[in-house]
Amino acid sequence: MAAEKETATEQRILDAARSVFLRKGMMGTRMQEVADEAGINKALLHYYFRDKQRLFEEVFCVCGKHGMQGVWEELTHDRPLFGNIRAFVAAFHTAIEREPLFPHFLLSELQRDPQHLLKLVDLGKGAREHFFGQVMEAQQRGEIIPIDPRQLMVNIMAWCQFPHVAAPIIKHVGGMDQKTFKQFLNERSTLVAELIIRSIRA
Amino acid sequence: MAAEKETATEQRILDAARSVFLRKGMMGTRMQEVADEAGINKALLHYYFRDKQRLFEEVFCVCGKHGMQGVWEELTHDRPLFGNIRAFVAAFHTAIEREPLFPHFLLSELQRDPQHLLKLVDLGKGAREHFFGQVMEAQQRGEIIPIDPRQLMVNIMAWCQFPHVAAPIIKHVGGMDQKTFKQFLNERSTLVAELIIRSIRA
DNA sequence: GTCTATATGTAGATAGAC
DNA sequence: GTCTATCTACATATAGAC
Repeated sequence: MAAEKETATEQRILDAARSVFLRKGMMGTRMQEVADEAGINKALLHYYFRDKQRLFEEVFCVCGKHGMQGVWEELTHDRPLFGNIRAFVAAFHTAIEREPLFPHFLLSELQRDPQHLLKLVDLGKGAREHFFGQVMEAQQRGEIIPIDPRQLMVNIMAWCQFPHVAAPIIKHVGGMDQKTFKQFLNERSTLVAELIIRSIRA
Repeated sequence: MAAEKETATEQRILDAARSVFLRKGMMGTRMQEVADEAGINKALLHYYFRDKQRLFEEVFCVCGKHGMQGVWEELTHDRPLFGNIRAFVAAFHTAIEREPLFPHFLLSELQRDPQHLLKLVDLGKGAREHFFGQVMEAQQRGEIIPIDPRQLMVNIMAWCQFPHVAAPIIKHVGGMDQKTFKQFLNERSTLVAELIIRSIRA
């Protein structure tokens, strides 16, 4: 059926576009390369998505929502603070496993066009506010040291994201192949939460 | 004198190129924009630096060496481990103050052409090995918990670099203007070292 | 050394056949 | 819906005058 084929092609384009955009960024991506990877030609790209910008935004929105959905949520549960931190870090790790290049991509595009990114970031607003509240409470109960909740948030995000952003450097410096590096990241998924907690526990 | 004028122009080009390359990356940079910012025209760019690639590499090498020089060194001193960590974090903070966009730039270009970057990274090889040795010793003396030194190194780098890479997000989420953000970073310059130490102290 | 003008290549986008 | 061929715009790079 025509409808099925249409959808199939559109999907192939989106997959190819995601792959190339994530690796090369908006400016580095050539429509020809997307077409090649999708197994079609350039004209068809413009038939489905009017121009490069729209294709980019399509990929970006889908990818962004898909990426962090369910991760921020982990911070909003009615669990003790430390439990929420552990769950968040674990969920982050799982989410990034599905799309390892996304952190790098997101930060690369951040300089070029901050607007889109910041909209995406707002999705986690409620979760962060809940988290900040929990941190303040834990502080007042004397469970953790006095600390600006924003600093703590940055610390958590940094440890979760940075290893993926700097992956090639880490592999090079540590002399790791892909398999060893994956293991290194797996170790981190529990290590990070425990060290974060050690760093703030009163 | 001709020699002086020549040098001045070359310097103006390099300054302009650094500014644009750091903000837009290799692919996003237009030679026209570099020329405009240097107050000359495109042809002169090619007169001084044969092509875009060479101009880029010139900027990149100078900027890279200038950027991290003296920072890695802090890890090699004959101080206790914790002292080295504190000094390293502080030096890192100072270095990045001089070139705030460099972390973002470096990580953006990492995907496009890993080769140049990895050469730059090797400059810190000796320092890292010394640091790894110190970590092992501290572990054997029971001063710190058992931890893969590479994980610790990644943790330190992550906390130092990530805030600059994600600066626009942090400002947006935290509702900070430039001044407030700078203050936020200043707080980190001591906070980071102390929390790193807390996270591993036995 | 610095400029204007131009050549060359390539990327994004469209027209039109099938 | 998919293709080939083409247009247009622009970026890098060069030629040549001053």
